[in-house]
Amino acid sequence: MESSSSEDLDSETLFIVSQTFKALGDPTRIRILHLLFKKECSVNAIAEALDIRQSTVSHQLRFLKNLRLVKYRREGTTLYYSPDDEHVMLILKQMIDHASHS
Amino acid sequence: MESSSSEDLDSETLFIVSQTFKALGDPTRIRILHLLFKKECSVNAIAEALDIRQSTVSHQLRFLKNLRLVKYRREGTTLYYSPDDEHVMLILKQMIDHASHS
DNA sequence: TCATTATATGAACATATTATCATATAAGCA
DNA sequence: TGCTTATATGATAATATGTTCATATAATGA
Repeated sequence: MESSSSEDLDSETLFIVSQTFKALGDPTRIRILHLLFKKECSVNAIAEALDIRQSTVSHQLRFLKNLRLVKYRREGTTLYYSPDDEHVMLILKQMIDHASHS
Repeated sequence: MESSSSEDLDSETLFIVSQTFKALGDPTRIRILHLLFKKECSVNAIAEALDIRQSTVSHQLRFLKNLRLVKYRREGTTLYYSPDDEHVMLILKQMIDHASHS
């Protein structure tokens, strides 16, 4: 059974891990994901809730989408975004709890 | 009981979380931490094991030290570094396992 | 003290990242 | 078709980041 601590990291795993953590390493993206914990949101709803520009939200959602951390469904012209990686979301929750306890 | 998913993020927590994930969002730092999983290492040992410059290792260790992710003990002129945040190390392991399964 | 070994530091450079503005695209409806 | 709303995209500028070189510091032992 492979274990994360007993073997060398192959370069592909290293790349995915660093990219994913990088995605979580920005306050704006964390706020977006944290908002999506509660409910799916449209792009404009996110922008309004977090008081950031629509284009900023759209750019960051594309970033998160590329890493398959979020997905969306369309309803007319509106796109509703939601989390798409339960495990990474769980990791984010853990870190938030860890940090808020320190 | 506070929960990471049901309340707003205060700015201090947001800062800590993003900084910590940023620390994990670099391949070199991940490799260093992954090496330290197995055993404490001197700066030079890390540099040799990973084939990177001593000064690079030292800079990254300072980064990790500032976030209290690593600590060290001195033995003569040699500093042995080791992990200093079990929870964050656990999160790193989870992500590595998650990524290597995908 | 002087030389040696191990580590840390500062400056510089190249590259990456982030937010913003302006504009484009896409869907729905009159 | 033309208008409106929602979202995406491209270019740009400011800032942040990561590595390297050169050098400084710190501990040890002859």
